[in-house]
Amino acid sequence: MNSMDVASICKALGDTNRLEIVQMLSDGEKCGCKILERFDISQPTLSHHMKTLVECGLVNDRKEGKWHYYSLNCETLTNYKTFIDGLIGVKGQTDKGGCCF
Amino acid sequence: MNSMDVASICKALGDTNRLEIVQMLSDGEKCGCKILERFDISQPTLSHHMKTLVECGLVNDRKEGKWHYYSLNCETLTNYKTFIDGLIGVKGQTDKGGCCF
DNA sequence: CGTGCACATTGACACATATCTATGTATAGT
DNA sequence: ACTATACATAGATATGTGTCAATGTGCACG
Repeated sequence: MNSMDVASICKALGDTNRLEIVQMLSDGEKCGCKILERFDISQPTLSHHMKTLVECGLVNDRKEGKWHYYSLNCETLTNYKTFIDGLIGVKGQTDKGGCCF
Repeated sequence: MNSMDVASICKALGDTNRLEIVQMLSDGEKCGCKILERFDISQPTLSHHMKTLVECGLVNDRKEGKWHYYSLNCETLTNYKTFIDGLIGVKGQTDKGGCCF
């Protein structure tokens, strides 16, 4: 997972509505209309958010009849978590000394 | 750590320049001028990005003489990671059935 | 075949943001 | 005191983004 992918995931999670959608999906697969009920946004706005979440790979979209079922893409989330892990504790954070020696 | 905090962190990491700065800092504390050398942006732009990173709690700012030393805030990162962990594997992701029953 | 539902697409608009130049401020060294 | 360096602030601008109303599309059902 490269920096571009991570940035696009972060950008997707950077909107509070989308973050709450992801939290809602962590509870299990949901269809669009059910998600819409819980938010104070219009249907086109939700559609736009879901597109963003699907395009960055965070969310899976499964179509069944006229419904769209959305679920978290655990593989992407796990890869993302691994990336964040890599940022922590690589080295002591207080070297001090001159200007970055 | 509430959704607003997480969203602000995600928004900060959603810019590729800032993400690379964070990656750079994961290697250890750095001063602003040293960070600036590695990016093709102006000094005011870097100043703006660092302000964003400090304000969301991802980065610490330590002033020493005329230099500013930046380092990752591991506590924030750890809390953030915990939040992401919470999104994964809470429940089976394929309930199916009717419309979200 | 027509109607209703779930969802997407299309403009339009307000607002946020990334970036720059120009300038200001603080600190260190001569 | 003058100069150089590190960083911040202000103002301007172009681009991105979240949102909506209006409309289009695909599917199911009577």
